[in-house]
Amino acid sequence: MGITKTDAFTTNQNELATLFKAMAHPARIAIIEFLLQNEKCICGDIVDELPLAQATISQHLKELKNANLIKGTIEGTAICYCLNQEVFAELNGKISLITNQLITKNNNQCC
Amino acid sequence: MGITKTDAFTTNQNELATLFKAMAHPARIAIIEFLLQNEKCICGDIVDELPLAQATISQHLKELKNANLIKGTIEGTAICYCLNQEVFAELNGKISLITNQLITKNNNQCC
DNA sequence: ATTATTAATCGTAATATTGCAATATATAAA
DNA sequence: TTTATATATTGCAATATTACGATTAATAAT
Repeated sequence: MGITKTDAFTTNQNELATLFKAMAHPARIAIIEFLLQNEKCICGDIVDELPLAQATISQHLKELKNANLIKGTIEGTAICYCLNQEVFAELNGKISLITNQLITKNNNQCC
Repeated sequence: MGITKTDAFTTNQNELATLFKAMAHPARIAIIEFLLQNEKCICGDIVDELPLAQATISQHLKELKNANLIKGTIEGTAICYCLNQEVFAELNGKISLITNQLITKNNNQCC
């Protein structure tokens, strides 16, 4: 029905899926990479950098902010965005856990 | 338009986004965790394990297979699924790269 | 006070996703 | 051969996502 049966899954499963969903768009990956490359966190420059309308970028930023992957502070008329280290570290930890488990007991490799 | 401007982004950005999208659903996380926990790769047991219809599980498995996150081999009438170590390792590497870059030069932490 | 500038929000169209019942396919067992 | 078992596919309905133009809100500059 286009609606996810959220309550059928664990909190951890839902949270992880939400994080992945937030990163599941090339524009949002591009925004993350842009914020990663720029020492000072630039704001509206993302709009100049990507071939998408301002409204679209704003929407993508909102999704990243909702997922806590980025933070934003107001600087006059502009808004300064940057990546949220903690959440990235957390995500990295969860994927590492899965990957390491997979490599450790590689009896799973039966196909 | 609900359609992603794929050609506006790099191959790497699109590939990474595709991987994330494949994992951006709690049911698919649950399937991954289930395959991780079971030494021998079980097939239709996923249907018994999750509160979703067989058709829905089959669809989720298809998406995971398309993203190369799982492999499947036919065993009589059953199909044996298991996680694809290499792709998980690759994904893990990419996220680690981002996270490490972020931690190394934590001047990004301006918000 | 008026006029830029910057970013968020609203409204809307096009398309994608989720979920399931029903059906199809393909092998195993009888 | 018929029947059971396991999984995939089809066809839909409900909802979500993507994208953008137009507008709004809020601060800065004049």
